[in-house]
Amino acid sequence: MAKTAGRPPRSQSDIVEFRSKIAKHAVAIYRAEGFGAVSMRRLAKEVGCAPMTIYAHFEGKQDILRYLWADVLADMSDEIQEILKLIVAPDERLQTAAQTFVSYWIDHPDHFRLVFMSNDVTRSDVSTFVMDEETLAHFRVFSDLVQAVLQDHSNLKASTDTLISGMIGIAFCLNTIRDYPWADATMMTDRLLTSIIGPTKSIP
Amino acid sequence: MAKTAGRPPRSQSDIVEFRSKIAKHAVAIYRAEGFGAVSMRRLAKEVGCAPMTIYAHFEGKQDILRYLWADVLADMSDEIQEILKLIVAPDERLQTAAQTFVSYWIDHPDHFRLVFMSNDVTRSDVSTFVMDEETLAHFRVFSDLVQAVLQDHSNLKASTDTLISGMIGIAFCLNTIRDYPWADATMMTDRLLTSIIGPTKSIP
DNA sequence: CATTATTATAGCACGCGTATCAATTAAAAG
DNA sequence: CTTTTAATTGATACGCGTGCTATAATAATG
Repeated sequence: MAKTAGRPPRSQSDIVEFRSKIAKHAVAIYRAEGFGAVSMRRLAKEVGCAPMTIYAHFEGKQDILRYLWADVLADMSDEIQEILKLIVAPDERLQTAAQTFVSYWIDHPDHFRLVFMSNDVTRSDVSTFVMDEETLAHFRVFSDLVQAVLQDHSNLKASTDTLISGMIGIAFCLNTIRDYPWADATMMTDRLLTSIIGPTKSIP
Repeated sequence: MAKTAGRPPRSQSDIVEFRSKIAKHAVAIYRAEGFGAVSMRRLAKEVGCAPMTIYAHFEGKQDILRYLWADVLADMSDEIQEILKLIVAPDERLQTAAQTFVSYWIDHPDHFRLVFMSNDVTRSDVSTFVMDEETLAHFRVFSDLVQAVLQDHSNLKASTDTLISGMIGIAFCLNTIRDYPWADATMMTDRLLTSIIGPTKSIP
């Protein structure tokens, strides 16, 4: 079983290196000039390769944007963790985390758009998201927080998922449907929590 | 105060006529070939005018898509009204309407994308939606249904808005974040309703 | 008729995501 | 060295949303 002649395929490390180089520049552009500035042609110029070379390493733009999501999601997660340090009561922890989550996306509409709405219109697939382990972890936080509050663990998953999709829904609506006079986000989040942990008194 | 010379501005009826002509063709293209096929150039060809002429009558593509929303929203509303005919109990009416609403968007991902996710990426504004009276009415249905169930009307708005954004959130998440193993949509909707009308037994 | 105000058009431009394809370069084996 | 294979490049292309400009068509007034 001798090796075949000719140039060998890209080594695994080369692939990783190139991908992370692209990712690094993508994040830099996004941070400096926002979502609209991140384009394949621009990225290629920045990195110093032909636009089509990128397609040898990524499936498409969507595939690159995932690296930006990671960046944003980590930022959001940090914000939540930071606040949770100060709180011990399980129900207060859940409430605070939820409020912080919702606030984050309302305070950073560009981040929200990037993570949740950067679907490519030309593709027929609506699906935006591909969950890797790291991304999943950011959402599992809520599973843990809900678990700490719920006495009945039988429908932990349903509760958690309702909470997550509900929070995203609130952020989504306030971001995209601006004409509608939505109720206060904090109130809505509070009300949403009711379906999980029962009536609460809001945190001052 | 004599009229000035020269060709008079478009009459109001001319404007309306042209707009609805564009809208008609847009709906036709969308119905026949889906979201991706609706483009300004295509639309112009279909209607028989220069692409840029459309911009004299519409602010941009977004402005045209509103007519498609109206079409889809009416369809969804009809589906809800149809089912509600058979139900009298207020709480059951609310539950059924909510489940139908969520199901509609999950069963029609293309419609969901059109209505809720057709933002133009090049524009920096995330906002997609402009609510006209007609569109608002489709959402007010839920306000009425909630009102019929709630004894305490003091936080009717918060409850309704939480429900609406929650339902949209469920539809949104199931449509766009496909990798995540979401709980059953019916269960989540049920749980969401809990925050509004308290614990319910699900409808068989 | 001519004048004039308005709309409509064609043509070009920019940048976008993405695809194709021939030509070139790089790295290994013989 | 040459040969072989893979990676990269450049050019070109399509269609997209949208803007600009110069020109033509239109419909009223005087």
